[in-house]
Amino acid sequence: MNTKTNSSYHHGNLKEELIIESLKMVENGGIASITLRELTNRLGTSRTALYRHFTSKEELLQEVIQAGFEKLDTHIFSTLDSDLDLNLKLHDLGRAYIDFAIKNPNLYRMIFGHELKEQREESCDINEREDAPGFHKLVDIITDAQNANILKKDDAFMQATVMWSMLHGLSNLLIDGHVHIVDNIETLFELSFQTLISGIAVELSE
Amino acid sequence: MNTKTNSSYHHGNLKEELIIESLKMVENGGIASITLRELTNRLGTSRTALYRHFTSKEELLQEVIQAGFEKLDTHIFSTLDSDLDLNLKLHDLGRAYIDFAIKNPNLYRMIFGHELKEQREESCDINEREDAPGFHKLVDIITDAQNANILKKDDAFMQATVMWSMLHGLSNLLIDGHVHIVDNIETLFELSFQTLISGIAVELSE
DNA sequence: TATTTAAAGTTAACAATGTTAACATATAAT
DNA sequence: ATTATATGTTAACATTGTTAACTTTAAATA
Repeated sequence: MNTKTNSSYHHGNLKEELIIESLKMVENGGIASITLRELTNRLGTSRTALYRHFTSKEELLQEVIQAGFEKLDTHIFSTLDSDLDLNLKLHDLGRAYIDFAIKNPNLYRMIFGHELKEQREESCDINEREDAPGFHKLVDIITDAQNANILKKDDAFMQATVMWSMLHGLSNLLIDGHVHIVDNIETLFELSFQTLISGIAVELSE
Repeated sequence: MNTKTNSSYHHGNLKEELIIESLKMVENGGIASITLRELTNRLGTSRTALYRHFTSKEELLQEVIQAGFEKLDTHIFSTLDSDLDLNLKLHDLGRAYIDFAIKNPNLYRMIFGHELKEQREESCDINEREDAPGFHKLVDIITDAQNANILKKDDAFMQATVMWSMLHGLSNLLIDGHVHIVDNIETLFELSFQTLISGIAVELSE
């Protein structure tokens, strides 16, 4: 039933499994559904065994968030065809981002949520903050596109932020039910993306 | 100290003051800082008096969210100069939106957050969901701009969603510390807005 | 006006949650 | 083989939202 090894006392791999099981719980029921009792019951340990691996629930959840970011990163970039036209590459990247949010709304909310940020706020250097791991990859792609004369030679960092901003906003509106989730998510995304590109692409009239 | 009337037993205005005090508490310390004990202590009543006016904490917070939406609506539209050029009007509207989020991050997070949505999800008709109260006003302005030949005659609803999406995304990235809050918020907003306009404005070359 | 009824508030107790202290057991080191 | 360290358990706490039973004021009615 649980993943506990047969040597009954020591679990062997508790820390990692706590994170994995937490991930499952977030995905199913959202961050609020993670209670230490339910979590440790699932792994067949006592509630307080957790405190040998994390100083608090908070610290566990930070690592879950970390794992969630990695899932997002993998989802976006692993299937990205590197031979693609840079324009299409940006398009597919954006589409993959939205897809991830729609397929994993609870996880998406958790990794970008603010519930656990109060503590981090102070302990984190304000100057290394773009914490979506793929952000710098996005900046790179945009820089490439600038060099290929597809995008305007503006601040690539800013352009990436504008794109991320659009993706993040659309994701949130969709998964939080603020816009109709009719079957025109496609259309909505395409309009958003074309709007973005119109704004940062080189002007055709030249 | 508290706003209780002199007739010691009945408060007189408890329901409304619970909402007002809750608003203050969110703004200061975020939604998690609202505990029924702290809240009712501040008003000088017993904890359970609250249950004569709300069936649960959840229901109270729903009304706080409602009040928060109204504050946002007021902030955005009350100062909007109706004589402005429609392009500038959209610009100022967007700027006011971002300003609200930056000045009231905790409130903004609460009204657009998902923590209290699980229950609402079912009890709410999926077809009347654009719950930012100003959304329809935005659609109207955009429709006007289409008729004035400033914006492309596309689906105004979609264009409004794209704009909102950009504003919502940028707001969230800023208040959750995902992008540097250096002093170039101005620049970032201007680039975002120009990008948006480039995408939905009528093409100049024609 | 006197009495009844309903609204609004209080007190005491509960269950659920994260956390800590004191103790127990298995593995690693000497 | 013994000691030390890492890991796990049990029992108890404080904090939270909530409910039940009771009290007090205001409103309605006779």
